[in-house]
Amino acid sequence: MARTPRNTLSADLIVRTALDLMEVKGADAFSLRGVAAELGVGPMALYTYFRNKDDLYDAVRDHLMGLLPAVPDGAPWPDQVRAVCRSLRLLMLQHPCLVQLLAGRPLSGHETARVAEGLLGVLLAAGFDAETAARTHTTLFTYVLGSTSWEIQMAAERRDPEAWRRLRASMESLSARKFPSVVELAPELARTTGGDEQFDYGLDLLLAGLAVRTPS
Amino acid sequence: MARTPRNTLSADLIVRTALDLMEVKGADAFSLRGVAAELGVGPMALYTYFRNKDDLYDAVRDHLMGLLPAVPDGAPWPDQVRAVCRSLRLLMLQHPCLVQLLAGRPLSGHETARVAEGLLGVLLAAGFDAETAARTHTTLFTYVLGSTSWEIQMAAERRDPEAWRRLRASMESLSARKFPSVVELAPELARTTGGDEQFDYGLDLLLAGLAVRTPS
DNA sequence: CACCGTACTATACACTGTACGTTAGGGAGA
DNA sequence: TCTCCCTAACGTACAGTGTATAGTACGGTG
Repeated sequence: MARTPRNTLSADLIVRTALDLMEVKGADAFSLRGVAAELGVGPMALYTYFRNKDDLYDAVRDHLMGLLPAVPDGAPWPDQVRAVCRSLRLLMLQHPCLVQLLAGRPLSGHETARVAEGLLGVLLAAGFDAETAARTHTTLFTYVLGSTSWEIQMAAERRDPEAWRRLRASMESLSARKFPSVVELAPELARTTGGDEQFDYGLDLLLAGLAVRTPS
Repeated sequence: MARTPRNTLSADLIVRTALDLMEVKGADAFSLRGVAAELGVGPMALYTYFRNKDDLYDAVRDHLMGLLPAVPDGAPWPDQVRAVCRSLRLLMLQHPCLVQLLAGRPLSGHETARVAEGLLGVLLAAGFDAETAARTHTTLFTYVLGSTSWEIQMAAERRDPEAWRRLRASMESLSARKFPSVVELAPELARTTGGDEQFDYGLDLLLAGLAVRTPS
């Protein structure tokens, strides 16, 4: 039997291969057997490096989080907050599979702690007290997550012609009597689903609300 | 062969059975064969009423959306907005499987249009222009979705003792040198993950930001 | 050189969604 | 009342999935 020579695998190699597969097939369609085949290895070989599939998910997520840039220093804190939020959003756009990775599992891992550290540091330096900083961090994080997830998933739907046709059809079939506002605002709703402007609109609302309670 | 008598099934019965199963097992662990077995029927019987699994997911989601109460009228618009957001959040808390149902698929169906109609109607009546109303609707919706999804999933993690232990361990192991803010704010972060207060904090930020651009 | 731990393989199991072809029950028309 | 057809439900089958378990050969260490 032409056995694979030893030590050709590594956790890092597996993570990168898994990531490549997720990028083309989507994180949900990704399979352990797929990455094993890609590496020319039996499915069970992966279990030497990862406890199970979820463990591999966590590793890939942490790997992606490691790509986030550091917080720019020397800028006013609202700009810093904006930068952190935007770079997380950008990362999600570049790696759509991150949506599923972040949605299904909780935060853990050093890389994830690193992004939390950046945002919390900015908020503390701005003079917010501990509780407000923590609350604001959670709010911003969940906003970026929810907003960008939504955008990415809608974009995916738009690419699938069959699904897109059905969505349009169900929109058109809405009675203008029963749903006057939805029907009237249909074009605006379509236009405001995603995009930098939409993201910044919500982010600005949050920052404007935060400005009211700015310390000092 | 003791065949199931005809016409005992219906789309509605299947949806309710599927929902029951999702509530106890989670929407991801739910299986078509499971609901078929529950109904004393072969797996393929369901395909008479639903095209595939996703189609059933959509039906269950729309069924849940139908449980949302109407917008209370006669209140100031910020209170109305708060009410809509809170009732969506409440519905998600009561039916955690709704998180996966909303995350995986786009909005469609009449019941979903109904909730959009409610919120949009309030915003238009408040005097916002079409674009602002649409943008605000999207922002509020994605905030509620992201924030509540996060909360529910964290709560689920907390219930699983093994996962919870590992999460605590990875928190404790963080170097206070490299992650001073995270370590220092750990108790606050744990406390502000979820709960009505945290939800309202973010919602109030958004509404405060919105108040700045209130018309008239 | 012998040994042992470990990195990998092989086999197997219990599942999943669903395509395909078949069968039987109930309602409609003669 | 008999007949026919439509369709709801059936059974079988297939290509997958994650992973438990047991076995095997290689590399480094004594």
